[in-house]
Amino acid sequence: MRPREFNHDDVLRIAFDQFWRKGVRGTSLSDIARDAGVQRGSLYNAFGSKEALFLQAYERYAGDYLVALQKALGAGSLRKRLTAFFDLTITNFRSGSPPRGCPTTRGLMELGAAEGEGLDEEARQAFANLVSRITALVRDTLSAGAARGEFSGNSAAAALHIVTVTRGLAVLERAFGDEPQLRKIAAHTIDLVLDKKDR
Amino acid sequence: MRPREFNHDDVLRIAFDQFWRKGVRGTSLSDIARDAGVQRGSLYNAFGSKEALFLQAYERYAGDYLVALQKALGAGSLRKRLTAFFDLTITNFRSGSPPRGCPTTRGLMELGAAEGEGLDEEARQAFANLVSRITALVRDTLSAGAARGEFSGNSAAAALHIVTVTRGLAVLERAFGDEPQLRKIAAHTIDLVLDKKDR
DNA sequence: GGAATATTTGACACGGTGTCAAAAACATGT
DNA sequence: ACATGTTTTTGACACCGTGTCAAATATTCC
Repeated sequence: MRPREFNHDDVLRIAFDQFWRKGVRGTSLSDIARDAGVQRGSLYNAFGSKEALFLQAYERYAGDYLVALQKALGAGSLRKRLTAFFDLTITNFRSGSPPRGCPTTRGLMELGAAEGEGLDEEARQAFANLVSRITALVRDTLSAGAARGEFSGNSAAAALHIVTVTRGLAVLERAFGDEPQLRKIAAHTIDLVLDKKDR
Repeated sequence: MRPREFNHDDVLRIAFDQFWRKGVRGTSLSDIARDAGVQRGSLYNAFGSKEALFLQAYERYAGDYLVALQKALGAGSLRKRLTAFFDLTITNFRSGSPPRGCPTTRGLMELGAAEGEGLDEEARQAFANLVSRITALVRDTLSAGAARGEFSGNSAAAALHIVTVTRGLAVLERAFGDEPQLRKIAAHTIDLVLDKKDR
């Protein structure tokens, strides 16, 4: 066998970076190939299609992201955990390599991918999967908080609410790019869920 | 002058329909031209570019949508108004012409449009504009409700929260397509904002 | 060294965007 | 009625991106 002349993971990282910055439909395999110093055909040979390449890059990202969220949700009072959760979520919207005005939010990249006819059912499912897993993390955190008397209410409903807000924040970030306001909304959400009186 | 052989508004409606169903990047001007019985070149002559055509179609939609929202927010108790608001929002995700499995949610179409490098700054702004106007409508409704003693709290913050949730719902709809769950989240949000005790 | 195997490479077909000049259709003034 | 000017239509073109394919290439194993 002839060995690969490029590193599989390197390409995934480079590809994700491009997808993130320019959107899935906005980046061509030629772009990625150029950046990675690889021939375009090699990418097709190794990954099959742009869609498949995106899916692999996305899975990689989702895994890292979930680990980070788990860590954020794992220490301190319930309020601190939720605050850390929102912080990480909002930071993640823009964190990464490119400092330039990058138009695509990480948290919504999947939507750019899932625009085609229905071929990208897998992308939709991968995204749904990540949302489900995040929701489960938040739900467990709320349940644990409830057991310690820091929360009274429906953990499942509240978790879904919180995750919905984070997705909404991603959309607003995309539209306004106003991070301070996002943090206000996040704080307000925490207050609502934790039943703070002076809201 | 030679007169147009097609109706400007008809084309806008047909174009919006296609953009909605297949996403902005997923529909070609050839598709729209075929559907409208117009030559592709004529569209370029009349609108300039796909982006410009989308913007016009979107503005048209946004106007109609705002009117409908205003109506939904204008009658009954504050709870009824907010319920009608969420109902309309969720219904709008899928309402329209095509009954087939249409992958793109109306509420997020703009994101598909705003994926490019930065050329589509106008699309981003049009979307931000709609969000702002919706937020203002909700804020005013909450303020009016507060004046009647149906709500106590920060109207601006609550309105932003509510609109954030609707954007999040649009994302979830896209990912799961589970409408009953969306309605549950909406009801939960209303309860949170209106400070219902048994949540 | 030779065979088997996987990767690389370049060419190709196809479709979408956007541009352009020539042809066509109408309104107007004479 | 006819010529003129203006705008739309039409078809051709260049360019770029996706995806496929066969030939060339590099490596491992026997």
